[in-house]
Amino acid sequence: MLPFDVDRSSPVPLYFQVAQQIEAAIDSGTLAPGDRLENEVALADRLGLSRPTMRQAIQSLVERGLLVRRRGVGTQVVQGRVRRPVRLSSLHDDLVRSGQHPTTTVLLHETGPAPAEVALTLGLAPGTDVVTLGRLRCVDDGPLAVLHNWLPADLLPADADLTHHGLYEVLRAQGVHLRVASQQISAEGADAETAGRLGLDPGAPVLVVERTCWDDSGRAVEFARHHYRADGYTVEMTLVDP
Amino acid sequence: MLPFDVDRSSPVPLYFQVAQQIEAAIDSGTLAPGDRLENEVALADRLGLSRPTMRQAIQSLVERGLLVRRRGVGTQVVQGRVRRPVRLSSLHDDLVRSGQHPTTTVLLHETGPAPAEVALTLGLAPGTDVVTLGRLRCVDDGPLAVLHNWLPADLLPADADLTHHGLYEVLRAQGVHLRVASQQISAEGADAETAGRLGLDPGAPVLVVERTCWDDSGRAVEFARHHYRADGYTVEMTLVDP
DNA sequence: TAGTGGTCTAGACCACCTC
DNA sequence: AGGTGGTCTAGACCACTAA
Repeated sequence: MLPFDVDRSSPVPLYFQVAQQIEAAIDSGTLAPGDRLENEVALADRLGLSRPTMRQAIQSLVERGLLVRRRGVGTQVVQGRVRRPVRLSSLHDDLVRSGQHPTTTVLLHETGPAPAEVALTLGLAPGTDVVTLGRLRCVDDGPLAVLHNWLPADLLPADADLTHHGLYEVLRAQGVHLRVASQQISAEGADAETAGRLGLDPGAPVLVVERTCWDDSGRAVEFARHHYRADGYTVEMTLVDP
Repeated sequence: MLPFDVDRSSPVPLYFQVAQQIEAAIDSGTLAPGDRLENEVALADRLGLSRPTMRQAIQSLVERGLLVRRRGVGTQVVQGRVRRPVRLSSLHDDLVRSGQHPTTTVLLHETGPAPAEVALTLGLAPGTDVVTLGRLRCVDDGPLAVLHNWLPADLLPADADLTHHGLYEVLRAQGVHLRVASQQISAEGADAETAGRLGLDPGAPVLVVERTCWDDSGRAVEFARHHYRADGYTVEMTLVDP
């Protein structure tokens, strides 16, 4: 009988409060892998919530792969540690969050007509002006990634300080709310220039991430092509079957 | 005013019927990128549904990145084509679905005590028996991937025909319902053996996918390490910010 | 048969955005 | 001020699982 409770005077939604408490119980081991949760109705009753609200709390954890549900059986904690992250976050923020100290060198920052591929991806008329950005991202150990980005020209202020701030941070400050990203991950042998930047031999394996982002109005905000040192970066993700 | 309607005698959930019709309208261009959807209440009224049911339909498309919602504003179709896939599916099924003809050579199929790393990942006691599987997956063009899998020994029948059926297909036939997968994607230079299998030079870039799967009871079903030819395979995913 | 999650209803109030 | 999505309620019936 876990000591869940909710604070109805809080601005935090009730379903979210409950989801956080269940997640905390899983993290702390109070709910062990394989454990069954109380059923939805009983939990709702005990917390003084309606069943739909209780369901929403559980559903949010199911969608993140922490819990599994079976009709007629119940809800259980997934065995083993699910890799949590891969949110729609920036590399810069991810590095800071993991305790590193990323530094950035701006290699290229210019405005001009969009290349055909970029215009197509961003849904812009051919020849529309875009900002082309090239950056080298380093961590304590040395170079980690070469980052290329293309954005509609009106989104990025000309005097943006990309040396000390991540791109997404700058965009947030502009009132851009990223909402959806579609990305494609592949491997390549580094070309001479990329290899030089990353301190690798030409042909050395690099991880390539191509990403297109849209904001909360559905507008394309960015196309990115990033080349990562293979020994310094992995992409993690969790899939849940509907 | 789109001609949506629902069939209340169908076993397909109402929210799913509606979601399918909205998605079809987006695919066909009837709902163009940037278009606003009717508001939730009006749509629910028009279709004779309650608002929560209508919301569930829209929500499912928002979570897949096809629609974006803003409070006080409305719901819009995302500009540009979101990459749809990355479900919890097998490589074999994905290849068949994309019109290719995968063939499989079983390199290794043996049972023995789990290596420490595998036992840890699957949450098994050290020394528990697991099936170790090595396969070479080819398509019309030639070799595509070297697949290594480790499964609890009781999950895979000894006489499973892995030459003509995908692993997940065999598991489904055993009554195993995969539900959650956690995977990590990286790049490597191919070692001599992998390079030989894939028809590459040693050190050539390969995409590495490590995946752990759980079924609908939360039990760990599989740990996989796959090496893909870099020129033949990419991983696609869509991220949506909550 | 008893218990579980899956779906659905008909309302309600609120926060936020645009005008 | 009016319209939008975000949250929440108190029920209901059904499909599926397990004993």
